Amino acid sequence: MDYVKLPKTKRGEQTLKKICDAAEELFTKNGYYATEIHEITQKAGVATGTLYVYFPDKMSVFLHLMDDLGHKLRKAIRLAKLAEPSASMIEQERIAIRVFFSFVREHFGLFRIVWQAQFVDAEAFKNYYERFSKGYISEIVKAQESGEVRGLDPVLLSYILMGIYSFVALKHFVFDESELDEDTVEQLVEFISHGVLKTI
Amino acid sequence: MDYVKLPKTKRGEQTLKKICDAAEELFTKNGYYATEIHEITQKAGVATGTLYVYFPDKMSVFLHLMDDLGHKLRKAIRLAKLAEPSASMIEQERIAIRVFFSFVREHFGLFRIVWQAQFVDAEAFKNYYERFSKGYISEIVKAQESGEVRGLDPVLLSYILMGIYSFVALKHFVFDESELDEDTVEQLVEFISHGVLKTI
DNA sequence: ATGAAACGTGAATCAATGTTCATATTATGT
DNA sequence: ACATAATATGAACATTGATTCACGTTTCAT
Repeated sequence: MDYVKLPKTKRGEQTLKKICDAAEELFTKNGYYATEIHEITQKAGVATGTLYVYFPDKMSVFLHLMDDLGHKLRKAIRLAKLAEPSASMIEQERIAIRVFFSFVREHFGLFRIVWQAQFVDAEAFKNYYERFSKGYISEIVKAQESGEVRGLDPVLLSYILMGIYSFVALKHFVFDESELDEDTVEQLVEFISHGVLKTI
Repeated sequence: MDYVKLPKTKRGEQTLKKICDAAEELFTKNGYYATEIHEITQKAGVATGTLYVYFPDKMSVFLHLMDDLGHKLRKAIRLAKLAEPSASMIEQERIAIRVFFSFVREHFGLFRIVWQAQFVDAEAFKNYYERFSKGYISEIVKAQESGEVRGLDPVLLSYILMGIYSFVALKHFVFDESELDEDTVEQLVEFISHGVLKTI
């Protein structure tokens, strides 16, 4: 679980950060396999061997970034939801959508990194989504107990929601490089709330 | 657009098929980069150089498979829908869901192949989904004109639906290696129709 | 039947790249 | 200030794996 050897000095911290920033940028742009260690260290402004002071190998750099990004995203969503603890499930979901998309706008390489992971480390890939799913499920169950949400299978619903957000983000941030406006968030919330059919 | 040099004899056709089958299996299991030309030809029972009779390089094998699979999937869905031309949009969607999941069960490497493509050929990756999206949009617009479906943005809705199906398939066929039963299809249709909220 | 085109071969080539390591420099606690 | 640990270096190494190619074999139209 510890892909990285943490530095013990200020200088080391800065160096590690430079390496991680460079790696994120390059993995994001070119993917895991097309990114060379030499490129990462060059962009970071350090020598090739320096990377191996902190990471045992290339794959660990990748897995560390994935871990880190998933962690930060979950934390951001958790904090935003805590700020509005009494909101209904659908209101909490609106909050999560906003945080998710604003996070992804800044780190849109997250997707690309995560989806490439299925070939770098299939277990890590699965864990990434299962961890998100677990968090969702407990909220869904709560909302079902309170009578807000209908009795759909929570596991299924968690993957439905992750799928929606992932693909909408793919369209906006990867394919179109466009912004995701408030109207889109509104439509997402409406779809999740009431589906596609016109209410009679 | 032509990644493959088509054979002109019966023997050639068989050889190409053997190569494609082997490649699909290996790309599916191990991904693009971890699959060696040598492995593909060995599994196909031909010499290394034979692959280069049909493909200019490794990437072309990959892109050809992706093209082919996407083509077959769209065709399968199209045919299934045509068999029930008068059905409502939501009934047509139920049909598409069934066909999609049964296709994916057989070729579940499709996902993995397609998602890896974003690093092999970003344009091909985008085209893959945009082509599906286009098909959806015309149906959505029709269903909106007939008053069946509410006025959500068709582009957004097409990506929402693709996201749902992709992630549910990911969960079932890649993570759990479980079947996808009729009840799940029913819940998907219900969610797409009416969303998560309890109707009052 | 026959020759030209199509197909098949697999060892050799050659470029690419992750990783190591002996050595140098810098930081930190006492 | 000194010793020790931590950090940094980058040329050299070792491996890997896609691609080539000169030479056989098979197919098929005439």
